[in-house]
Amino acid sequence: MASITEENYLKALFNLSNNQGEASISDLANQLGVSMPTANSMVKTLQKQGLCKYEKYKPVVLTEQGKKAAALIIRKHRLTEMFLVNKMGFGWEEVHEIAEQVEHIHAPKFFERMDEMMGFPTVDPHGSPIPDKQGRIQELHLKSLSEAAPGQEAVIAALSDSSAEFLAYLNSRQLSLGTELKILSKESFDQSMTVAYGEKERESLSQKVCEKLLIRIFD
Amino acid sequence: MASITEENYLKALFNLSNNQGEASISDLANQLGVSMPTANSMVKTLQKQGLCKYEKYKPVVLTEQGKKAAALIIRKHRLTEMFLVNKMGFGWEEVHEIAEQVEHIHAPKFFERMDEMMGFPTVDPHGSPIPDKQGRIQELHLKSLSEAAPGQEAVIAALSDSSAEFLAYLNSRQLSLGTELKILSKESFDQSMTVAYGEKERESLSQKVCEKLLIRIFD
DNA sequence: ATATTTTGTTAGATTATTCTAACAAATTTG
DNA sequence: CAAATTTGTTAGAATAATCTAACAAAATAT
Ligand SMILES: [Mn+2]
Ligand SMILES: [Mn+2]
Ligand SMILES: [Mn+2]
Ligand SMILES: [Mn+2]
Repeated sequence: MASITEENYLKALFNLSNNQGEASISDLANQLGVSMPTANSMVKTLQKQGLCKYEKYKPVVLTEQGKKAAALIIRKHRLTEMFLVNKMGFGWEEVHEIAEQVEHIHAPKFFERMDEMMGFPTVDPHGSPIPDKQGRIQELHLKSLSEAAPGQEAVIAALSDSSAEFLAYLNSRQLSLGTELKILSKESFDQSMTVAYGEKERESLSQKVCEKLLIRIFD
Repeated sequence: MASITEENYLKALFNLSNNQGEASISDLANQLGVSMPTANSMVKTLQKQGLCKYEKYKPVVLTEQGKKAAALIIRKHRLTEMFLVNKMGFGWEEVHEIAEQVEHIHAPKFFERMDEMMGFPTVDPHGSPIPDKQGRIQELHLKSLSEAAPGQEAVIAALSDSSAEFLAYLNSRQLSLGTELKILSKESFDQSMTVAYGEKERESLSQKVCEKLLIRIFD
C-alpha cells in the first residue's frame, strides 16, 4: 500500500499531466515543495512499484495502475470536500486543506457512506468531477468565460483555480457555482468583461478572473 | 507537532497509566506491536520533547503536557466515533478502526463542527467520556455488573472492553448502552449472573461478561 | 541466596524521506 | 553556434521509525 507521501506524489503527477500535458521533475518538485533530487528519487521508487514510467531527462508518465490509484485518492478528496460543504456546513474555501488529510484515510466504508448520504454527487464544491469507484473520470468539456461573447448568457459550472484567495474573491462578489451571467461587453484593450448577475447590473471581471471561471453557455 | 507515530505512543501511555496505574516499556511495546528497543527509544524521544518522564528500568510517566496532548487526541478519537455512529449510521463495532486514523487529522474546525452537530456529547458510543477542549476528563465512577447484587436494577452505561468481538457478542444478545437489567441471581460457583432485560426473561451472563459491563444502579 | 525468567538496554543495521553540493545534460539566448 | 541558463542527476549525509542480537538488570521461583 502506498504511503501518504507516495499518494501525494501520485496525485501531483496526475494533476500535472492533466493540466500541462506532462510532468517534469522540476514541476513535480515545485508542486510538492521538495527539492529536485527528492522528486527524482521518489519517481524511481514509484516506477519500481509499477505506478509510473520514467527515463532520465524525460517527463514522468503515470501507468494505468498509477492513474487509477491517483484517481481513487482524488475521489476521496472530492467526496470529502463535498461532504464538508453539504453535510457539515463548511464554506467552499475551507475544505481543501482538510480534504488533503482525509483523502489518505484507508476506510472504504467511510467514503461509501459519505457518497450515499449525499446521493452520489458527480462534482465537488468547486465543480471538479468526482472519479467513480473504478477511478474513471467523466470529462466536463467546459469553456472559460473569456471564450464567451457579449450577448451570451452562461452559468458558472466550475473553476480552473480553487485557491482560497480566488474563492475569497468570488465570495466577496457573490459569485458561486450556479450563478447565471449575462455578458454585456468585452474590453478589447485588456480582455476584461462586463457582466450582470443576481442583483448586480454591471460588474467588471478582469481577464485573469474570466479565464478561471468555467461556464456552460445557455442555448 | 507530534507525528502520527508519536501520537499513538502518547495515547498508549495514557491508556496504560489509566488502566494499570503505570506504563512499563514491555506493556507499551506490546500495546503498539513494536519491539522493546523501539519503544525504549521512542520514550527517550518523547522525553526530550517534555511529554514524558523516564528513568532507566522505571515505569514511564506522562508529564502534564503529555497527558493533555494524549487527552486531546482521545477527544478527537471519541468525537469521531460518536459522529460515525450518530450522524453517519455506523454500528458501534465498526467505528474504532476508522477513528484510529481520523484522530490524527489536524483541523480543529473539523472536530468542533462534529461536536456542535452532535450537541456536545460527553461520552462516546461505548460510554467512555470525551475529554473537553482543555483535555480534562470527567470521571464516571461506574461499577461493573459483577459488583451488583441480586434484586438490584441497573442500566448499562459503559464498557470496560470495546473490542469488536465483545461488541459483536453484545449485539447478538441485544445488549447496548441504556439497556436496563434486573439482576435475578448470581451463581456463587462461577460468578455468572442471571438477568432480565427487554424481551428476555432469563439470560445468563458469564463472569467475564459481567466484569466488562459498567452500570449505574437505580436507587 | 541462587538460579531462572522476565524485562530493559545498548549497539548496529535497515528503510523511507528528505536535504545540500557538485556536476552534467538540455534548452534558451544572443 | 557558443554562452548562459535551466533542468536533471549523482553522491553523500541526516532524521525518523523500525528491527535483531547481545548483554544487563530486576523480579520470581526454587
Ligand atoms: Mn481540493
Ligand atoms: Mn494529501
Ligand atoms: Mn475507540
Ligand atoms: Mn491512531
